[in-house]
Amino acid sequence: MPRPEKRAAIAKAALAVFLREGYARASVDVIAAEAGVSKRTVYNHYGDKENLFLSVIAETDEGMAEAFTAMLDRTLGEVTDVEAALLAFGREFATAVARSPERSAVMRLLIAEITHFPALREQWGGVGRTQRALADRLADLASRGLLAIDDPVEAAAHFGVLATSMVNNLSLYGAVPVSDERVDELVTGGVRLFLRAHRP
Amino acid sequence: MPRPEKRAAIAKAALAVFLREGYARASVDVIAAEAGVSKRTVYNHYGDKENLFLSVIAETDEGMAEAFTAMLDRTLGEVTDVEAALLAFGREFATAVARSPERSAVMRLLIAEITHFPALREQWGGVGRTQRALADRLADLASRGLLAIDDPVEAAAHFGVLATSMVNNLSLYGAVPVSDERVDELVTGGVRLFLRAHRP
DNA sequence: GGTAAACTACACCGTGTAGTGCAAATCGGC
DNA sequence: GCCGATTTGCACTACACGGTGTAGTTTACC
Repeated sequence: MPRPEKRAAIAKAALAVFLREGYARASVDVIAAEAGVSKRTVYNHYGDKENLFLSVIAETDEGMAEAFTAMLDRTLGEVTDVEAALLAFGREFATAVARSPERSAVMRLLIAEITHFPALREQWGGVGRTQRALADRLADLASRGLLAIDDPVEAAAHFGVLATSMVNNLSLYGAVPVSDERVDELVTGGVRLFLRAHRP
Repeated sequence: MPRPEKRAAIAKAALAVFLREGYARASVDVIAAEAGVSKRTVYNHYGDKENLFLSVIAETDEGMAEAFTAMLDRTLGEVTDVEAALLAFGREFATAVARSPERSAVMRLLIAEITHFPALREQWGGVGRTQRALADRLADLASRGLLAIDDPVEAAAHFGVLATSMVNNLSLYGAVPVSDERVDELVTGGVRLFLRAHRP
């Protein structure tokens, strides 16, 4: 029966180190030190480095998906002004992506390591669910006559891309600094394009 | 005076190994072996691993930028049917991104390593130039009344994102296989959205 | 065919790292 | 306060890798 608080400390430190260094550069000794735990304990809890990595990433992805749907409810729960609501959502979405060092670092790590760890593909598939949640919201807005949408799933993909991808491209997923104003411009421009194409 | 053919062989092998393994996992011994060259020769030509990496990436980026502008001229050189031309360009653009293993692997590598090598930022900045080339083309189409565009630079960013980012998101920059049909659907849908928003 | 420069083969050093083993210290629950 | 499980500290193995030194071989060029 391992001690859960130790396990949590290890997970937290491991995530930080993996995000900072990448898988190959991250050393288990450093993780153990940063967790305030002996290296032996790390191995007792997680077996080996690969399993530690995959476990930590899986937990993080889950948390991010939950945070996303929560944000979706918050900003698109009750909509009267479509433009304002979608702009608010887009801004928060992009900010979560561009301004949360953890979130963008997870994306970078996923992109970097997915060819080395096929198991990561399943994690990534989970993003599809979040996009379907957005699609449902958009379909709802369409059925109320606030938007003109044929295919809600496609529209959700378009919206996601217009709200976040320009920022991600510019900042390479948060690795290159981009000013708040620039982020806001890019998001606003993208959402406006979406609205222009889907006005009823 | 080093032998240029050796240098080229090293560069080619190094690129292949870095793209396949990432920087940290790539070993100079393997690169030398794959180049059919002694390890000592690698060091005589490139000094150290970091310099080898940065040199090879720089050359590759340059080649990719050239290929992009060439493709731009080919598909958007003389346009009569805007929709057909933009669809053709979008398809070729996305195919180059999604179907060329090298191109997408370079993107993945860039994203993975940019936090470790600040020098890579300059390479990435070069992409801005390609976007401006596209902006010029779009501005031309707008001045001929074929498109309604206020800000050509912004429009170019939107187009690029709509044509490629959905494919990149789905495939994580080529790491996860996506069918040709799916790629075509995603690109077509994105370009159609662009056209709907910018019809004169 | 000779000469200088480039290349090869190989041994070698230092270092960093994944993972293990084990006795002693520590801690939670009774 | 006792007992069993967990954790610790540390030593240790095995190995891979970046980088160097060198003596000898190949190559380009005159």
